[in-house]
Parts: sequence; structure tokens; C-alpha cells
Amino acid sequence: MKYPYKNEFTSNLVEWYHGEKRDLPWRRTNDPYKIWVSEVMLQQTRVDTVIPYYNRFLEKYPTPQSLAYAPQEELLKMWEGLGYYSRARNLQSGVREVVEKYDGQVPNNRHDLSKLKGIGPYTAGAILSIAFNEPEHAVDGNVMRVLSRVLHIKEDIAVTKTKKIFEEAVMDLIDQDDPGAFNQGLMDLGAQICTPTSPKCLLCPVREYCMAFQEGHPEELPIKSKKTKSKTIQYNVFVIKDGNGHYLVEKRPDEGLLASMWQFPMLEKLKNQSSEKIYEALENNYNVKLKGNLDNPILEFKHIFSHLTWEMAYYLVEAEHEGDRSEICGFYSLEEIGQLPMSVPMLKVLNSLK
DNA sequence: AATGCGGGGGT
DNA sequence: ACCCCAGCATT
Repeated sequence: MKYPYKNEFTSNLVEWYHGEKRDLPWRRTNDPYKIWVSEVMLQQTRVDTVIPYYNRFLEKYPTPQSLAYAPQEELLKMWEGLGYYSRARNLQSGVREVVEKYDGQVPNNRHDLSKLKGIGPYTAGAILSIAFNEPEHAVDGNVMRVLSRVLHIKEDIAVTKTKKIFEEAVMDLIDQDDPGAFNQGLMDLGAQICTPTSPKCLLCPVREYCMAFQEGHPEELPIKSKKTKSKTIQYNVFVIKDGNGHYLVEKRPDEGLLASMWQFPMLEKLKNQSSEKIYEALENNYNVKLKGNLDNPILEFKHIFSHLTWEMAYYLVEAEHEGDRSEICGFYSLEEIGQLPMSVPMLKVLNSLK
């Protein structure tokens, strides 16, 4: 690497980190299990969002053993609202393997860690450097942004292969004595100073050693090519209430979007579909007899995922029903529904019912 | 290599 | 609107 400031950059970054680091819950422990939980929650998720989830989660599951066999419904409820729910299932799967195969001790090498569900190159490096003080790379979006500027790397970070450049750069620059501070310093710098737009270079502890700052246009890095294409789906959602004040809810399939989360029944809104056809479909699918009509929605809003948009129209319908609950469908009281894991768009209408 | 997977905050 | 966020699993 033809970068002239290697030692100065590293020592200034680590020194800055020790002086300016934020007081975050997962920085008050070296327990690899707790670091692991924090890193999984932080995947694609902001620090401020994670903090309350992290605290509640570790209060409920303070040890690998306590998480390993927790009921999935309870686990998803703890993760409710955090998104990317497969993270929770993968975390539990990985933790269960640690309990069964490693006697509850989190592996301290990249080879074994990487075999655990939900642990990829970044998370393995984060656990190793932070909990075990191992000089391993942990390259995330922050690190690619910061180092693309410091080292003036113009490769497209949307290309998979590019990450290898940054991993090698970290291995070259990392502080051998305090790798955790180095990796977290890069991330803190990216979060607080070296931000995507309008980086605060005047406050930056390493601007003297930043090639992009010297060139004059750090905000133009990193280069990222891909664009997001998102489609829209319209749904009618049916809040079906029986004579006892119970509501019909169902469990989503155990794979795909919002897997295993509960919801009020919803049907894609089709063009020119009559109310009669909709009622017929609902009555056949759910074995109910509906009363009233579909006049005015009680609630309408958009819910935006990263890759698609749901346009939701919620209707309140009264119904008679027969038969019992199944594993995946049934009439429940509001109190009972409150115990089930539901996605944010469903929680919005649930809260409006209370 | 490309795509699916949540939700919230910043600009 | 669009972008980004302490990414990973699957294909």
C-alpha cells in the first residue's frame, strides 16, 4: 500500500476512540455472547434503535443457555419492531450450537465462528476483535466509507469483490495491541464524523492523514453503483370481530417476508373485484359468516420495506364463526393478540383498536 | 453475482 | 423521493 501515514492514522484513531467513544451498553462488557447479540442486532440497524432492544433482550436471555431453547414466539416478540426477523432465528440457532457443541463457550477463531448461523465475515471479525482482542477485520458500511476516503479508494463498493480490498487494508492498518478499539473507532468515526453526506472534516482526528481530504472532495466517496428498484402491492386488511369482542388473526408462513409473524387476514387488492367476491373468499378461507359491508376503511397508510411498498386499507367487519383455533389461525382477545409477535403495519391497527 | 429480507431516520 | 444503516443467507 502506498499510504504514507499508516502509523499516525492508527494511533490517532485509537486515541480518539478512547477519548470520544459513546457510552453504549455493549461497551460495558467483554462477554462474547453479549457482543454477539449486539452485533446481530446492529446489522443494518442504527445504534439508537438497538439500545432498548439490547437491554430488554439480555435481561430476558442473559446467557447462551437461556436463549438456546426459548420458544420461538417469545423470541420473535422480543425482536418485534426491530426487523429482519431471520436474524433472531439464526442467532438462536447459532447460540444453540454453541451450547451443544462448545459447552456454551463462544468460539474464539474465525473458522468456527463463521460456521454459526447468522455470523458472516463482519460479525465474526467484530466478535473476535472486541471480545477476544484478536486483530481481525470487521468491514461494514461505515468502514468502507471511512477507508475509501482515507485511502482514496475509488472501487465500486456495490461490487462484492471490493470488500476484499477493505479487509486487506484493515489487516494492514489495524492496531495489534487494541484491535477492538481500532475497529470500533472506524465505525464510530463513520457514524459521527465521516458521515455519508457533509462529513465533519474539521472535527476529524485523522483528517491530516486522509487522502480524500487532501484531494478536496471526501463527500464524493465512496463510489456506489447499485440502485434500488421497489414495487408496490395494495392490500385490503380485514379486522374481523366476533360477538365476544375477539379478533381473527393468523400466522404467516415460516419462510419469506415476516416469516412466522402474526397478522390480521389480508388479501391483495385486485382490480374490479366486488365486495361480494371478497366476502366469499374470506368466508371460505376462514370459515366465518360476515355481516355488514366494506364501506369505509378505518385506517389507510403505506408501509415501506427496503424492497417493496405495501399500501394498506384496513376494514372493520363483524362476523359469526364456528370451530376452534388452529395452530395458525383463530379468534383472540386484544390482550392475547398483544402477546403475539406482529409486524409494525399490523401493530399500527392493533393499537388503534385499544 | 444478484436478490430477499424491516424499519427508521436523515437530507 | 432517495439514501443509508455495526450484513447475512440463499440461489
